Amino acid sequence: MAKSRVTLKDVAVKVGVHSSTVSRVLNPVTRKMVTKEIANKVFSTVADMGYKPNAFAQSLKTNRSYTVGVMVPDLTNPAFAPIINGIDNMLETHGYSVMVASTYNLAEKQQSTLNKFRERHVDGLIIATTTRGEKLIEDCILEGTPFVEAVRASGNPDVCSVISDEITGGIMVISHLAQLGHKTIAYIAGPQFLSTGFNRYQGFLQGMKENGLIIDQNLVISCDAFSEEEARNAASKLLANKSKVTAIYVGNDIMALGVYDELEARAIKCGKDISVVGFDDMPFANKFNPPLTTIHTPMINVGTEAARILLDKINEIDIPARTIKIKPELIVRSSSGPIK
Amino acid sequence: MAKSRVTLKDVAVKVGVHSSTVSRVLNPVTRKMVTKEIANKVFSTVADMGYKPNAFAQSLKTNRSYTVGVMVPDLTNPAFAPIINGIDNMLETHGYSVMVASTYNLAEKQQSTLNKFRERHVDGLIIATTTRGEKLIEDCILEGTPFVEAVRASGNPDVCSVISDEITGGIMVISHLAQLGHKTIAYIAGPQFLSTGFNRYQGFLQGMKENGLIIDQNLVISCDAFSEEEARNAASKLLANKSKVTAIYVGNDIMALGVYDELEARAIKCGKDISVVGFDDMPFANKFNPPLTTIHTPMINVGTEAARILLDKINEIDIPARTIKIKPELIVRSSSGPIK
DNA sequence: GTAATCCATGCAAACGATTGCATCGCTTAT
DNA sequence: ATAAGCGATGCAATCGTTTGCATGGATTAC
Repeated sequence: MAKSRVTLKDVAVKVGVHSSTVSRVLNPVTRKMVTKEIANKVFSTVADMGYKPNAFAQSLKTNRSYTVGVMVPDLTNPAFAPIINGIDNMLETHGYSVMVASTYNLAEKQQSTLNKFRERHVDGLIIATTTRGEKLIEDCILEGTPFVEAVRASGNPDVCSVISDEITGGIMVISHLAQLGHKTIAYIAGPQFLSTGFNRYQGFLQGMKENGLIIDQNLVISCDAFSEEEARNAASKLLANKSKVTAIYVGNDIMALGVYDELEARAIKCGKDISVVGFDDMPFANKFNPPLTTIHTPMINVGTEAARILLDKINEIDIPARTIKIKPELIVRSSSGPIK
Repeated sequence: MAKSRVTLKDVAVKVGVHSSTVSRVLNPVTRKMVTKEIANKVFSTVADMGYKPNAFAQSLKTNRSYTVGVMVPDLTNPAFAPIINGIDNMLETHGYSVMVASTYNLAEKQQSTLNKFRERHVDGLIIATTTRGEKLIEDCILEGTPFVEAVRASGNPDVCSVISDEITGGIMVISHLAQLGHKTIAYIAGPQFLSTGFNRYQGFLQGMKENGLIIDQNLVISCDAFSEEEARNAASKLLANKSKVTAIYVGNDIMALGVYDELEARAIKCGKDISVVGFDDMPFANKFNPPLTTIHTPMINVGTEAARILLDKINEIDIPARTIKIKPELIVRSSSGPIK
């Protein structure tokens, strides 16, 4: 507010040319149309007067906002913040600004932020909130705004997505446990309507198969949320029926904490009596008691990759729909150990 | 892209009125100027045609972007995410969108995002990156865009800020420790050029005074960053000189983790041999080994309060500059215990 | 020396909304 | 019955850019 803004015309008058000329100087692609001398004069007076283009006017005319919208379930979830950083870093070097919104897994909120983004004419969307088979994605396709999915994929074959290679991650986990001598391995799964929950479960299955271990369906429990509470209940059920479980692979780190609680309540030593492995390597997983063995995916890369693809789509570089899987890494800590 | 957008004129033609009439119907404050009948017809055709106002055109004309910029040091820092959520929740109900940027404590990045925000004509700013006496704040004042500081305050008497009541927090901590019988209490301070570092230190001083304890300056160490590493070094120095420290109050939780490391290296039992208290109650502080006694400030409230004040400023409701201090709470866990 | 060519610049029409002012048809008061 | 007043709507300028087209001066070609 306040300060009366300097306009294109203002600098044009000062330089003694027409505003269109100034515009041409300022736009890199039309710059060569105008004489070096004039261009230089324009540049210096622009600097002098502190001219800043009016983004609204530009956008109105060009129909480009240089803004992208990002939808995440919850900014507060430590898994999502690094993605935003990745997206932001990538996009800002290309002149884009990022609008973020948490949707708290609420369909309604999701729809309303989508509308908000539309009204603001975002040039593209990064969606980290999709459920498997999400219908909202169809809308987005119809709508025509470029978008890419991150972290969670709908499974729709026509869209691009960037996710962790959760299957490979699972294989790494089971191989690690197998190597430690574990055979009776339980799995506490995250929600199956999320690709993260589903794919990690597939990873478990495949890992077991590859290691020649048999899957006891009584030792597989599925939860409706990636929460401590649900996981603790699952662990409780698991341990109640006197099975000889020696290792538990859990849908994510937060859930692993729920398992920790249950183990502690039962005076079972985690990492010695029973091994626990999570997924995500959330911040300070190394500080837990005991430090948690888990799968680390560089989430910032998920963000940058998603942003890179989005940029291509915005610039209409034709990209075959594909899902990029970021390679994860097994981080061994003391929550997993050799079988007793 | 794609879909040719429906414009005001389009619906005007359909309804059989002038576009200005449609505009008036859609704007709540001018709504009453037009007949109920027409208004209703407008509403229904707007719905039919799926008209969405063009935010650029509106902003260009009204010089209001309904956008605010938020600057944080790092989104990834668990202390800052909840603030964004608070800000977002508050502002979105008022029709605002939020642009977030991490500045990574880089002056240059700070300046550039400020410029970006200016170019995009944000209606207001929330700044969570200020250092004490920050000069950037002067610029912001001159510039004239409404803004408020959050979490960290510059100390400039002319600006509004919303921060944790860190002094009270410190008093709570020392009183707690005193009650447990501790007398020889060390303090490992965060950076003094940040209000958080400074005020927490003041809280320590005042807490000691109020509890009639004497401050040994040898037991006060100041760090240049809120990092595990710095804190660990400080703890090392502290414990080297055979002092009879029984409790350590630390600048924040992350630093407390650094202290944990040093204690473990020296086989000192945290919570029994020496009590440790942090500040922030970061997520999963209850899962650390041992669970950390700390000060909890509802950061989401910091965000909502800052947003509320900003809204007032944007709407030119005249607010005396003031700093709001959000009341914190002492969370006692097992990292603090009675003196041996 | 004239015509054809070309480069640099100016002109003016958009983009899609908002809003002060003019207009026009009624009601109401005298 | 006429003037004044008012409520509802249309008109047109405006916000600050971008960009296709027109223009005009200089260069080149013949």
